[in-house]
Amino acid sequence: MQKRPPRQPLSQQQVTDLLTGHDIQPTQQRLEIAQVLFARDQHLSADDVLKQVNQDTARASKATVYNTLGLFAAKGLIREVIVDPSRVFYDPNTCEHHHFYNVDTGELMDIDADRLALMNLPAPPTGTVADGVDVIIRIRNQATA
Amino acid sequence: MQKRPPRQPLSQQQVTDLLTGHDIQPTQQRLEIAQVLFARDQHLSADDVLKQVNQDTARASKATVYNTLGLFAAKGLIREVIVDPSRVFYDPNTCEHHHFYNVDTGELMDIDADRLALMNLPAPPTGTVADGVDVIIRIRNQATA
DNA sequence: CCAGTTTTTAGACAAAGTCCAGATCACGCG
DNA sequence: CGCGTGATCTGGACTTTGTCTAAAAACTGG
Ligand SMILES: [Mn+2]
Ligand SMILES: [Mn+2]
Ligand SMILES: [Zn+2]
Ligand SMILES: [Zn+2]
Repeated sequence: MQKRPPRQPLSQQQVTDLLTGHDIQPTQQRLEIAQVLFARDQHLSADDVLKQVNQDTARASKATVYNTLGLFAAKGLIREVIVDPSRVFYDPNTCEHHHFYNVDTGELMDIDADRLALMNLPAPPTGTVADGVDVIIRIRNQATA
Repeated sequence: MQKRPPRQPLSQQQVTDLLTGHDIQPTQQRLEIAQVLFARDQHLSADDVLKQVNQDTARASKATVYNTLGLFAAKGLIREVIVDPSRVFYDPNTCEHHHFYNVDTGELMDIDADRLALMNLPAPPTGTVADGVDVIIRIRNQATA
């Protein structure tokens, strides 16, 4: 529910702290990948990250990118967004928030949590505990009459 | 918001009417597939449908199953549920409703729309129109302390 | 420096889904 | 009926996303 400042590129030190603060060993590849993810508020696929990490000299393999994104998500540093059947998006914004998903363009936009209230959240079935709530508002481009 | 009766296996005639009522030519394969989908309230993957359709004599190819599920969804006869990055689920229940998704088991359960209120739905960005709202409550199995 | 552990990597592999071109089917008409 | 035509179906090749493996490389702490 807390407000989050607009994202801005992070210094090497800031990224390192981000990782260590989440119990993640800051290796060269992980720093590169985090740098890309946290450069700005955005929703990137694994392949997007792979391409961006490897477009200049520094490199990380496909396996490392997938492993790292999974690790970051498991450690709560980033969030997986499952909205498109063909690929997972990774979201540097872990504050509670929701999404518009444009099914025509594939564009994904944040909705601040305080702009949308959920009432009467039903309790999880016995034997299970809630892990998170995703609200996705699917939108399409207005038909040009 | 309307109540929906518990699902029960449909007669050949009922399935045919269901398809024609949605502007879908009732072919042998489409009837088979609809029969499987509407047999009861459930969430099936394309592969589930393929297996069920082909377990007894009657057959439909993989291409036909995928095409047909896509067609049914496009015509509003069934609903796609995107919740698991590895496969799409198809839902015969097109009444407005939401889902529990057990990330441990992969189980998907309905939540009646009137059990959960959404307030202040934000308006879609200009140039776009809302297409639907998905609410997914991710749950996991309670840790056995 | 060494030994042990963690991380990275190339490339093989798997699974879901799409595409294609030819075969089949459905249906209206003479 | 028997045709012609468009819609549908099909096997199988293909693509894309993601996983796995076993070996190389990099770190770590002593
Ligand atoms: Mn990807
Ligand atoms: Mn499937
Ligand atoms: Zn987001
Ligand atoms: Zn459902």
